[in-house]
Amino acid sequence: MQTIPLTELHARVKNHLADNGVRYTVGRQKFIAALHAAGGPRSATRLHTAELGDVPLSSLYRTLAVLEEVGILERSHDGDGVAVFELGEWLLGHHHHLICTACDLVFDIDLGEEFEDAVSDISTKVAQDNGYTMTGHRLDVLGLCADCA
Amino acid sequence: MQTIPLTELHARVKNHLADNGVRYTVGRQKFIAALHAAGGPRSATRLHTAELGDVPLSSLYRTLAVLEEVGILERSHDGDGVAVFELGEWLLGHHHHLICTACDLVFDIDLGEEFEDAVSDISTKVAQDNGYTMTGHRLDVLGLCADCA
DNA sequence: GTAGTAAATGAGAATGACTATCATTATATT
DNA sequence: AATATAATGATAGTCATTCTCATTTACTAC
Repeated sequence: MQTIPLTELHARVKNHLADNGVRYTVGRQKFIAALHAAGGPRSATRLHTAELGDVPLSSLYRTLAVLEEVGILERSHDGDGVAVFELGEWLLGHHHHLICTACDLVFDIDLGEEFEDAVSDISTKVAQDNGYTMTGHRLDVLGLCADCA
Repeated sequence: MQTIPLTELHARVKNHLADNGVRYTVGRQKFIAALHAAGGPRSATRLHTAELGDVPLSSLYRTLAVLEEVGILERSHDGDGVAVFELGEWLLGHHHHLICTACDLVFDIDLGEEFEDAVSDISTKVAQDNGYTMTGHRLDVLGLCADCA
């Protein structure tokens, strides 16, 4: 996975928020920096206890909602159904997840062009065969990480 | 997706529970029948309001937990993080999900041998490349169903 | 079949993630 | 600097889910 530099990330987020009439406040900047440093999907609780201890949970949840609303963040769910957030694909690049079934560690992965095309083609065809219009796909590879194996 | 006849399902569940020293009580039989009829993943709340209105929620949740514990059920989560359950793959066959992003309808799909092998191979390789031992994979095809398109 | 034992059930309270409300504060524009 | 609008923080509320415990049901041994 390529990593977008924090400075560029701030610039892109700021622009995008401006386009949507949303302010890029100090709190939101701190949040984006924390998520950038995290390097993977994070839950509100984890961000709160780890990186953003001084930010009230109500504010954190609102930040999450606002940034998801405009497309900066994408929400998914961990093995317990708890919401986790990461930067949108247009900021982070299209990728998939490698999930350790023992410790729940999630690792962002890039399939590479060949594999990505294959998965994309399969998804399109399968959707068509069932009368759906394909708009996206999500491949979770489940396994055991080096530590848990 | 092939559909296992209810009678055979009952027999297999009964056997499997017996192997695990768990009783196949009337309540559990009613639950299995309801889920079989449902034909897709269902949340506790939905099962409770739709098919199993007379079963107390506490009992329903316990049934869910017990059956998941022994591998009869598999848990996943809908777009809001609410837990949904369906019969395990060894009962239902390996399959993937076609998800309508508009109405959240989930459709079980079989990729077919060729596509299934391709996805499986890709998952194995990608896991290896990142130091994981692959144990499974999950492909969600996102799209719009015929009604929502 | 009955007694004894272990498991299953049901009602209700408790937990934890998340959302809504609203007064206060910060930010941008003139 | 003055005004208007959006953002924040504290708190209370909601909803899915789990826990507890007393009661009931189902196997097992006799």
